[in-house]
Amino acid sequence: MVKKTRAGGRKNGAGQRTPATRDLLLNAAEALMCDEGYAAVTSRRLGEKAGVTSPLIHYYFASMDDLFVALYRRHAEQSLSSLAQALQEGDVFETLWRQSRNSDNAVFFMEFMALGNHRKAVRAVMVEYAQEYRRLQYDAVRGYLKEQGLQPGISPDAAVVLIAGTGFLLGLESRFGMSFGHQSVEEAITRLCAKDG
Amino acid sequence: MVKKTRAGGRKNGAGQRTPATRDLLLNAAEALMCDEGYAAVTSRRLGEKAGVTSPLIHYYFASMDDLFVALYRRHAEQSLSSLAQALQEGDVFETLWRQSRNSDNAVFFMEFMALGNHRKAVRAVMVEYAQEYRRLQYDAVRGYLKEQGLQPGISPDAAVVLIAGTGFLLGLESRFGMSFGHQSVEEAITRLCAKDG
DNA sequence: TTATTATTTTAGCAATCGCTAAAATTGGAG
DNA sequence: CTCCAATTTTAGCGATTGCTAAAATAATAA
Repeated sequence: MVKKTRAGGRKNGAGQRTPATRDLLLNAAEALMCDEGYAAVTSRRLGEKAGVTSPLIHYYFASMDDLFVALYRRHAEQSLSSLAQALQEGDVFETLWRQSRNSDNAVFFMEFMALGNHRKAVRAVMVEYAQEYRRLQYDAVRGYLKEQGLQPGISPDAAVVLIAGTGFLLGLESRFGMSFGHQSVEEAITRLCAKDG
Repeated sequence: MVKKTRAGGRKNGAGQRTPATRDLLLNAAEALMCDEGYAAVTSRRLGEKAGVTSPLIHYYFASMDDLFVALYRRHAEQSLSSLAQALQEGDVFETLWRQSRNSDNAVFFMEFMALGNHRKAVRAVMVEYAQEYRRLQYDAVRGYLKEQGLQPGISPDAAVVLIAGTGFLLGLESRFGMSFGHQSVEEAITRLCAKDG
């Protein structure tokens, strides 16, 4: 079902799999997870969505937990590099705020939070990347403030958490069709960022 | 397995169930959900935890969705009345902030968010109570500001969302053993509230 | 070509799921 | 006590789950 051109001639032996199908499976898993929740990501439904039979999932991932960990890892790597690039190109606070209230990110993150709440391996990879992500945000804010010679009333690490938390909630609520205070907090954050940095 | 004294003599007929077992089931469901995630709340595991056989769950709740809705409703009613009382007794901002970053509430809420993301009935009851909850918070803040004659730089509805979002994230992260920026944001919020209100 | 290896599918096991029917139990009403 | 209704359990159906063994397929090396 999946056509692929071999990467290149090489010695036979164990390991070394073609990445195409693996990525296809992760794509299907991500879509399924965001659309219907992590409980819908079963080997059979996943295979169905990817146009593949279910045992193939276990050929690429030792267990469903391994698949979830791999999925989070891939998403986190993408988020990290995409944030790093956006921070270099655009306004720091505006970038952080936009990325924080991204509704798709919020849903993905929440599903994994719920998953990580009772699966140790998932929780571990989440903590690992969360720290890296926060570090990136923090360094960007601190560098920006120093560069501009600003001394805002709120510390850089507090600002990062405040923006992340507020944006996260906004992203989730908007997915549920809730909008109370969203316009106001939008203006407040924008004003705060413009004033402080 | 459950001893109960009948509420009072009344005519025979349909409906009208004794609340004791029902509450027992909801208690077990809440504990199971927070400890192991919503996917662990199955009729068999729930019965096991409550010391009851699984078909009894379906005697009290037509479906598992109905059980989740009932659980959320009960929790929301309790939260509403507990917040209303706390707002009358203590400092408004301090109360909102303390209740927002409650880790147990955050986990409960997150599990339901994940659940509501793909179950219509659950999402509906969540939206219903979220609006009521926000309304209570908003009225308290607005009343407090008017009473004190204060005119803070942030609008009341924005302040409510900001506190709720930041507290929510802090509650979740602390559950995962993450603490980056928590101390700073704690100080920042406290200072903001003290200055603004 | 043939042989070898990587990839994918077919078939299926043991466990669990939501839910139902029907029987057993309990306890108050008369 | 008897009767009746509310509650709880036993037994089980059909569906789905994670995962495995083994066979089939496809692609490359020699």
